[in-house]
Amino acid sequence: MPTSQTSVPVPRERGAGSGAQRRQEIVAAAQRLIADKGFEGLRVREVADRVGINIATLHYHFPSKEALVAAVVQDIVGRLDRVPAGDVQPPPPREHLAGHLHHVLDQFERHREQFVVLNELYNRAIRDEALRRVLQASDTAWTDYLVPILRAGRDNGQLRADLDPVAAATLITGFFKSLLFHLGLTPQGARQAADELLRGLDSQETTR
Amino acid sequence: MPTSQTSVPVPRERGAGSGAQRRQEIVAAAQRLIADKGFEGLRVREVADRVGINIATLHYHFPSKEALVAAVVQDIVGRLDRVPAGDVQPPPPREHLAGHLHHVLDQFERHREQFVVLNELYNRAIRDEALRRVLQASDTAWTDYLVPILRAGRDNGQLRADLDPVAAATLITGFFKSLLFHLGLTPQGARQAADELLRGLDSQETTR
Amino acid sequence: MPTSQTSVPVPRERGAGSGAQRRQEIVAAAQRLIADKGFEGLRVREVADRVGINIATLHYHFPSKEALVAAVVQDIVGRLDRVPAGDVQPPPPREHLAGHLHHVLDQFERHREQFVVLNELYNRAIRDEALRRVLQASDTAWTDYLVPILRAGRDNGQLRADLDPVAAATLITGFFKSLLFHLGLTPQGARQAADELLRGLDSQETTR
Amino acid sequence: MPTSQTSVPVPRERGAGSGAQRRQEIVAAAQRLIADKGFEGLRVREVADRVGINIATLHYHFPSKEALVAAVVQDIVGRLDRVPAGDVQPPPPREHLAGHLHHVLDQFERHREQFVVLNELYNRAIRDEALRRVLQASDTAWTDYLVPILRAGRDNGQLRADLDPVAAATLITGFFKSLLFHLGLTPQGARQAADELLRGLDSQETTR
DNA sequence: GATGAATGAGCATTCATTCAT
DNA sequence: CATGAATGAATGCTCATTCAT
Repeated sequence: MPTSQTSVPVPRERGAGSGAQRRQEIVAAAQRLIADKGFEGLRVREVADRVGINIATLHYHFPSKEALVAAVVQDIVGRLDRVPAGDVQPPPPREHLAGHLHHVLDQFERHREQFVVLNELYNRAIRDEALRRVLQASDTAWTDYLVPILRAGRDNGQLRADLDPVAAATLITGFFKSLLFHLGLTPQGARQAADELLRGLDSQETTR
Repeated sequence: MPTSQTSVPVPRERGAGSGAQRRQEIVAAAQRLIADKGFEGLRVREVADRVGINIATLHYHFPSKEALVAAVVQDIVGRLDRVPAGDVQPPPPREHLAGHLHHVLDQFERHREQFVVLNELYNRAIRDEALRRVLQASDTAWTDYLVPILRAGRDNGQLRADLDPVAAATLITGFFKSLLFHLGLTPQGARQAADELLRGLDSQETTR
Repeated sequence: MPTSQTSVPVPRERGAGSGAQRRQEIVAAAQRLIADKGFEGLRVREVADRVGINIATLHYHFPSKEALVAAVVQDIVGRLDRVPAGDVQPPPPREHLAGHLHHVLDQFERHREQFVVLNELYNRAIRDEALRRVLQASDTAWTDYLVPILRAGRDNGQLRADLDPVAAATLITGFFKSLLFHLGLTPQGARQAADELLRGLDSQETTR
Repeated sequence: MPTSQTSVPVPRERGAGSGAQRRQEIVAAAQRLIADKGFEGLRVREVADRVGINIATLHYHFPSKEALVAAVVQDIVGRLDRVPAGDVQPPPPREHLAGHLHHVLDQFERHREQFVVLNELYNRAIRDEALRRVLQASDTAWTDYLVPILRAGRDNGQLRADLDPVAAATLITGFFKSLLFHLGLTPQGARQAADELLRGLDSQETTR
């Protein structure tokens, strides 16, 4: 799930754009457009318009729409995989988990747009073999991050003794994946659901 | 979520088609096409082809693509709302819940196609105001079905005393909504996640 | 080489066109355009304009430019193959040959446009495998028509005793194929060359 | 028709290229590309790629595609006109003619690529006024080379007494111009046709 | 001389929709 | 009810050319 937020400085002096920079601008515009209108509504012409360049210029940087979409995917997934790796002293499992849930929920509120694009990606992956592989890899990484924490929590008594770490990881990731499909869900409602999810993992004695 | 499976008998005498019947054929073909290629890949011409009629004929029955999509939505949502209403003697809350979860999971395996269409619908609803309202109503009905059961379970001691019924309902519906987004999930994995979800709702004493 | 001239009556009542008729109109317009600007200058939009229809309508009749070109090829080659088959009493070889040469030359003057298209076809065939096969078949038919006449002429003493019928057929067909490449050739010059070609085939005693 | 083969030594020190040299490289690449894909398939970008330079650089040397094509034409035609001028002691007309035919046929087999380009040129000349003038001049020079030989042959009795030198020249040049349009012609077949052409010019007594 | 980036004008093709029959 | 034929408005993409560096 989206974590870091490379706030590209975009100098954009009229007429130029250092190439890699332009590419980034285009990818960003494409992402915004996908967030606005879905993959279905993605038009290279409109991406170009939003960047303020000619379609031919866009095609100079991305030879095809497919290539542009690939770059968008790479960008999104790349951001996803930058998981909070470097915590010097990881907190105890339950707190670690709670922290992760609230962190992602926080991201969701702050960068909803990116979750919308991600949602589009997952939806597409149902039919798109290649995309499926990419996202599956990302999912695996996410699960691999969660399972050890869950297992540790179960083993140190913070979480339920009968906890199935893999199944629980599925519930957690699924919770986030479903967020946008709860059409009337408020931020507060989401938080309450996350808490309920956490309580469901707790060993009863621990929490109350 | 899809429940009943009205296997329309389709008499379909060649050349005829009672009008309403034709409409149904078209809607069914459209659903199949959406399941195959997503909303993005829905082409009225292809729907017509699959039904074996001319595009103009399709447009006679549905004046616009929008009207056809509306009919598809109505059909899907109509099927959804036919919740197991008539249970003469509802089972105890926990069993009721377990039954519901396994029933829906069963439907998912048997009629995956319909869940795919529903998924498309939810995805679309993120941007489509009108569709959002329709699905939100359906969601509300679903939640209204679950919450009393959860509350009863909590109150009779089968479920956790600190259970938040609405939050738990969100988790349950979210679990199903996320199913297709677990790209490598096996039927078994889904079942294990459902069981884990149930265990999370149980009061610890009850189950073990 | 082009022989018959189906002068399509073109009823063309505004708004309609019997389908096969429209197709023929389009093919004819495409041929005219190719004659005017070469294959290089063939634009489906312009073909549509010349017929007086929308581009989409053209694409309704011919799904792709390639399909249209194929129809043009078929049309031209079809006309080519309609060789003067039914001559009840074929004239003596030398006269037969002279008749054929003058007939084709006559066609060339009268329907230069078609020869231009044919020339484009041959030029294209140098690189286009499929087209090459089609034209090669047509050429073979032409050669198969000429060789027996040449052989008969040689055997009855009208033509040179050392005549190589196949080589001579190559010269004859080549003469016609090169017509458009003689950039300043007058009709009279062409006729004189044809006569020179015939004299070259004659046994010396016969002609003088 | 192509005769000499100035194998340009191309010193080509990397980074350098005396300007005229670069131009020549570009022209050569363009010719190869035309031979490969026809005028229709000529893309300045691809020419630049083949030379290993930027399109903008190509446009520095040739301000427009038209200018590049003009240079190609000049190059090809220039090579054409370098007719075997300096033969100290020309052979007798019939042998001279035979020598020329076999020489060109030899060139055709060895440098087919150049004939392909030339063919493209002739094809284009049908519609391109300016090109037509250039090629017509070249043709005239060729005819002016052949006619005196043919006349001398007729007058010295080697060739037919009723030979029309201009018409015969047309046949000879046309034979070469048509070579590529004989789609299945083998080198041997071409040679046999050339011999047949020569026999047609011979006075009967001379040869046999 | 050379290059990366940009552009205007086009091009084949697609698609929902319409209409006379 | 049904159809063949037609259309306007896109849509992704190409290509020769230009220009600041």
